[in-house]
Amino acid sequence: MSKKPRTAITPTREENFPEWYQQVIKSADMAENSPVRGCMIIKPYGYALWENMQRIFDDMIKKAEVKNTYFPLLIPLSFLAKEAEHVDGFAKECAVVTHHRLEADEDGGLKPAGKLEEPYVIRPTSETIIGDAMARWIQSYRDLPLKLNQWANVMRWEMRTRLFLRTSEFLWQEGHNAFETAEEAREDSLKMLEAYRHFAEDYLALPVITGEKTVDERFPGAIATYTIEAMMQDGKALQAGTSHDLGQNFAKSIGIKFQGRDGNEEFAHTTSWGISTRLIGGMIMTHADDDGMIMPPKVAPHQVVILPVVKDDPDAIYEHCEKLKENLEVLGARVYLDKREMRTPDKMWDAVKKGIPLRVEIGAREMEAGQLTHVRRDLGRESKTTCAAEEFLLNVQGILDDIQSCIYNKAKAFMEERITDVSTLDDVHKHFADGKLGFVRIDVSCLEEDALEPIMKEHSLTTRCMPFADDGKMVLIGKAY
RNA sequence: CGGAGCGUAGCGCAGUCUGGUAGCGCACCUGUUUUGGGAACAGGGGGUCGGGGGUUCGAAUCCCUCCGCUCCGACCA
Repeated sequence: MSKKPRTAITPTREENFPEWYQQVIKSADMAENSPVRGCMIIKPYGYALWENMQRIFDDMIKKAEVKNTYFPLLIPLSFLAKEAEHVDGFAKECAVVTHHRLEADEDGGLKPAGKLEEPYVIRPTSETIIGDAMARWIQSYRDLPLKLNQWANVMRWEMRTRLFLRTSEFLWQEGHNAFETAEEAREDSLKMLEAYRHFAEDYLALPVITGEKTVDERFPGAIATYTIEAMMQDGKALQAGTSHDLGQNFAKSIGIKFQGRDGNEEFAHTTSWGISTRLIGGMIMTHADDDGMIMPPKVAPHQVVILPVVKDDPDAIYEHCEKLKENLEVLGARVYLDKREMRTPDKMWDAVKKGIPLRVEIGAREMEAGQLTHVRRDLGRESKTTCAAEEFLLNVQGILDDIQSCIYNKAKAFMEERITDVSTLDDVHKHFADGKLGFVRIDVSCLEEDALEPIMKEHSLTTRCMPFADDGKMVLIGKAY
């Protein structure tokens, strides 16, 4: 009887983390691979999650007086070429549109025709085309600040892709702000990073470390890149959001000029900032367990699933559950009443794998007694509670809040336990050579040492960030996605 | 883009070495009995074996060539 308990996901995290990750997505029915290489199909349940994330973050940036816009998918090649570092950074991963027509070929197929005079690239990011518009829209300091955002898809031709974490096409928001002074731009990039921290920690329950990227990890063309770094359950880092202080680099190369208060012509100071569908991958690798996804209540597509335990007379139970659903919705909860013609255990496991935070079960006995049974996804069977329906309605919001903070605290403890302070490069080497997980924290001066590079290479490490908490005196090093 | 593995029913796989009628488990459909925790029995549907080309009387199987996926590296949100 040494048989281990059956898990809903095989393999388990311990057995094979990357494969487990794929299976969680498949089992939760969030996304799948598409016929197009490296591009995913986000399925309804996964997209509902993204929509919740979008809505919340969109509200946040509107409060910061950012206006939404939409810019073209295609960017003239010459635009991208304007900022030298930017080209270097993105050239290798650009998809290029060279033709605008198809015509029949000799074999009865189709071939591209109508060669374009100037090719377009499919946007890998939009600094250049938005900058071009800003250059026309901004004349005087009175036009500043100008804060624009777009929710869009971008394409980066990736060598190796993984659903949500790294796909050739992905969805994101990209914010692009322009300011009169360097100080305002710097403050803005920090402010948007703080918005990301707030969003990640307080809505997605993802504990993050805020900090500045080292020079070699900077966005191409930026003078500073700030990041929120999260730690996955395998101890690897995930860059979960970034904001960039672009200084005057883009303004100078694109020509974003304005007449200043003293009448002289000046270049604007710009920032850009983005978060993407990658955050979904981050939530999976942070919260999910060997039974599948665990959704943070604040963004969960369904916060509560109601499972009617049907015997002889389904109609009576269904009607009873419909009423409960309405009562919960009045309280603001997102509720799914599962009336599918399936066996109850199958529905239960489906809810488990989808990570619905709270499961409610109602059978004939409970209906008679005005009771219900509820189970928390994060705590499992142990948390099974039977109580009066009225009592549940009073408590439901509190339970959801508790799930939200429990999964956050669990992830935070996990991360903190796996950040190790070390004092020498030799310690760094030993840490990872011993197969230990997580990040090491070491004095930034180590970045100057020649001995660093071989160690980083040997263990495939990268610098994650110089945490604000350490005033930029320390640097975190770890493996990363 | 280098190295390794893989592609056969919706999913997971066997069959490939040694060419000879397309298989298994789960899922699905029908029926019966079940139902507070991944049901049982019976019957049934579903595949140009990733695409193209070649060798052969005959190819999932051998050869060539594309395409895709996974893992490890390099690159990156």
